[in-house]
Amino acid sequence: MPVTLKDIAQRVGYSITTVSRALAGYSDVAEPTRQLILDTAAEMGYSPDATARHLRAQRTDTIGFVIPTHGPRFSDPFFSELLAGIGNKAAEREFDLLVSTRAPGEEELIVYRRMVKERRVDGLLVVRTRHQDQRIEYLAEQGFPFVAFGRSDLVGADFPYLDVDGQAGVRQLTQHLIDLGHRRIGYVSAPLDLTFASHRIAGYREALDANSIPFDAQWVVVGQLTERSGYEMGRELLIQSPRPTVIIACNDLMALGVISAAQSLGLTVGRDVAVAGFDDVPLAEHAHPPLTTVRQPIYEIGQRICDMLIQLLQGEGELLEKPHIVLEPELIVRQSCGTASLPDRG
Amino acid sequence: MPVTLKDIAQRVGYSITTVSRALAGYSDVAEPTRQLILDTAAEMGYSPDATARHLRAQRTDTIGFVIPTHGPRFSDPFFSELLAGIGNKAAEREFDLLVSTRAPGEEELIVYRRMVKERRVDGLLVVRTRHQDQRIEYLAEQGFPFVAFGRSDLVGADFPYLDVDGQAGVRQLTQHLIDLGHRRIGYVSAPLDLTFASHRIAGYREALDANSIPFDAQWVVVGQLTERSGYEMGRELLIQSPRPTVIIACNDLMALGVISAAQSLGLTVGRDVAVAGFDDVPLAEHAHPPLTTVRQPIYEIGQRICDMLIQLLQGEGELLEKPHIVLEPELIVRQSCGTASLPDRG
DNA sequence: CTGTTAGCGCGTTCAA
DNA sequence: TTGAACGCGCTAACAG
Repeated sequence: MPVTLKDIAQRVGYSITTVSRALAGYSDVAEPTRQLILDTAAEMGYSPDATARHLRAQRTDTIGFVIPTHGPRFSDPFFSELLAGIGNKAAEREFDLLVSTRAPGEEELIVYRRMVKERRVDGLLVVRTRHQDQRIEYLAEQGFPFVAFGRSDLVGADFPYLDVDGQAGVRQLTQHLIDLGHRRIGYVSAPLDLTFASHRIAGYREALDANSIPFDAQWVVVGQLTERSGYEMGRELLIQSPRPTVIIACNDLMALGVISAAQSLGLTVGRDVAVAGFDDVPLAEHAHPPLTTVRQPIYEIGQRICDMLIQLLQGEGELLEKPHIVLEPELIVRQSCGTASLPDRG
Repeated sequence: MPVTLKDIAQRVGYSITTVSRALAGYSDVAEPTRQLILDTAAEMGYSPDATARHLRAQRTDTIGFVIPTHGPRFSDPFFSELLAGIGNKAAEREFDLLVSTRAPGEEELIVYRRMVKERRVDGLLVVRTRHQDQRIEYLAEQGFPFVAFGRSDLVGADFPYLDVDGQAGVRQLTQHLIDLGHRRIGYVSAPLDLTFASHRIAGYREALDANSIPFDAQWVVVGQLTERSGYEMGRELLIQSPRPTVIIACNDLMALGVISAAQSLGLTVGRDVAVAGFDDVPLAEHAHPPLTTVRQPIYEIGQRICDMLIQLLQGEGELLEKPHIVLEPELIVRQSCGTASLPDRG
């Protein structure tokens, strides 16, 4: 049986209140009394019951995070790293983290509603924002505290978010490839309901325009952000004739799939065809060849959105300015887009 | 403001008790009364407060899971998939999941103690068990419900676990390599305090013994389970002369690092040197070349340990037999250990 | 300095 | 069929 304030009170012969105050460090407890209580509590191994505190305080000191998973074999290093950032920051700020894993869709929304309505958490982290994002719409209309990783385009919804400027990132990357002489540039997009998909593809088009390269829908396909999907989409692009001289994938995981597809077609990546990704997950550096990509500081992002949410929560009134943070990503050039001779350049 | 039983009671003019019972579906509420209450509750958007229920029920309906992370850039697809399995099963059984991310060590133990002593969760999932595992020792001595993924060797501690027979898995894998003609077999172990490290290396030795191949400590190094570590350790093994004709890594992530090391040394994997891993994460199939590995059903394992824990919790008395489940892994042969001619075989 | 009272929201006696 | 009273464990306002 766990030991409660009552147990200590009985043992030392003071009231529950006094014990509570002594333990809380109030100054209005006689020194000897305090010592007795502290010693006894330590001896009995007392720890306050979290649930009781939560009820009393009308706070759970817990934040919620619903990880969007796709299928049972879900495994994205991006989310491992994001979770580590969130989890470590939460611990540092003495918050607990309630995690749920759901595929996007109707069921996902039920999870959000439950966490909100049952007051299971004090605030929520929303990631991988979508156009007309129902989660954000719901949270905003409920006035429930949340911070998003990614923007969204809901009318009348102004909410705190942190995002990475994917448009600039992909523009820079595409320009880099154009500078290397590429003209037939394949592009594997993310599902188009994701806001970052639009931003990134806009960066791609922007770079094409700036160099008077006509946009050709034939070079653009949509993948599901998994390596398998990257493999399939990469293959689809590469069996065309003429084939692209480079393929940009919307995330590193798909880029790895594209590399795999290229190799299965007997092409040498970095020589016969170039491949680039986005994220710079740890694996990118150790891919074969090492992957040219656009780096976003995933771990730090996790930390920051978590910190933003906790600030929001602790600002009591949410009168703080809604922060809109947009980070600039960084182009990382590696061998997968080697400058070695490429067929049909220029 | 959230709506409570009291709000509904006031509105309908019945007592809190009656409202509570109507909502809980008790049979001793007059039908018209019940209807009124149900309708009003729905209209007012009532949901019971989770915290209050927890306090009342002396249960949190929450399970805890501390993910062992290593460094900020932690990103292991293994844990993504395990987490998905755990999370989905928990949701299915209507349990919440409290996640913490900690590096192994002193701080980690504090997290466990906190969850237990403050009654933050009803039970815990322990993964990546270690020799003389302090977490298990603590939980066992506290009589706190938990299920481990992996065995451990504590005197007098009999606890429920699920494990994969890594010894058999690596034995089979090693035998397969020996059958292919390999004799100089490098081995990148996991840190030796992990129980699975011992099991797997035992399988390696067993296969050597069975084929009268002398064990040579020069072929065995210890890595940290990351791709970076695999790279470093792989390099260390490969610059020896003569070098191993194949390297077994204790997990797929390190195997990818080894492949990277081999390629950086100008070796072609599958021809100049073979590489094998363990886990069969989704990336393994799309590695270059695709990775020969030992498959453990990670997602399913997540589901099962979660289910075991919930069973334990709901069995009220824990008089159930402590289950000790050991799954047999499956050898997956791919091209990274291609049968193409290898130098110095036999 | 210390104790009494009160209440967070819920569910479960027990009595009417 | 309904309601009053109680308590889960904790903290805070208010006496004295």
